Amino acid sequence: MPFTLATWNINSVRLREPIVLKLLAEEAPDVLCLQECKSPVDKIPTEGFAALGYTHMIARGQKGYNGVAILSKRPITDIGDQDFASLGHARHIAGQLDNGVVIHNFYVPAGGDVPDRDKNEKFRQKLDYLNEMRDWFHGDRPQKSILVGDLNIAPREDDVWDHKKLLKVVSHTPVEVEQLAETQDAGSWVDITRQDIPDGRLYSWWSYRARDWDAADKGRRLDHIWATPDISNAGHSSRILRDARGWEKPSDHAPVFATFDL
DNA sequence: ATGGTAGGTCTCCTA
Repeated sequence: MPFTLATWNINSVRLREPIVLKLLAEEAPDVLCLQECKSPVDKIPTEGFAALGYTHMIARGQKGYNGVAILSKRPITDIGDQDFASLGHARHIAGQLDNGVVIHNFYVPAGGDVPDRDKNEKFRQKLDYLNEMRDWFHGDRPQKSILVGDLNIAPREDDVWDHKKLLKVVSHTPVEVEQLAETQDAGSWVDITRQDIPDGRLYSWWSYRARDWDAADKGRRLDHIWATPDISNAGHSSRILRDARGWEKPSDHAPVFATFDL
């Protein structure tokens, strides 16, 4: 049975409960992976989600920062989390659907402003986090798995509004792009979004700081859906719901979708 | 070269 999955950095699930409900009501993905919930798990407002059929949730949370959750219409089993780079942050959760598919939901550290691991601890932590992701997937090769989330890296030239201008901007530096590629290779992950939409500019994030985000369109593709090769051919119908960036009290990220015939 | 906006929360940190 095909299922549709979406990933969305929500930037406070409590403040943006109304637009989460809007997305669930209008788009009805089977599974919605959220990042930056900025909430302890017991304070996530689950009642409205359940009323729309999302009766299953697995999550990790902390006060004020980070936080990841998976809402599902179908049963999903919590199969644990990883604390890469030993940050003590709620940045990962894994679940297994009733069809056996494993879903990894990640919120990779943003990395601060200065792209220098010696001068910026946050950048070092981001690279360490990706290193440990790579080593983990290399040691325990994933199968029948999907990896989604805000990876905070836009790897391709057409994943950013201006490749040359962003070469020294955290999220598009060569060292980050290389680290992301190593992580992807370690799990033999296939970029489903780019498998479906191989050509042209594609963004999932637009800064709050732009005067007119839509007209300026200075976006980056920071949010990703990957799958292992044994199920990558089942993936299709990828899209980014740009409209959501213009909703009332929006997140600075738009949701990314893919459907899997499994 | 700079500062622009947003959310959470203990007055500034993070994105």
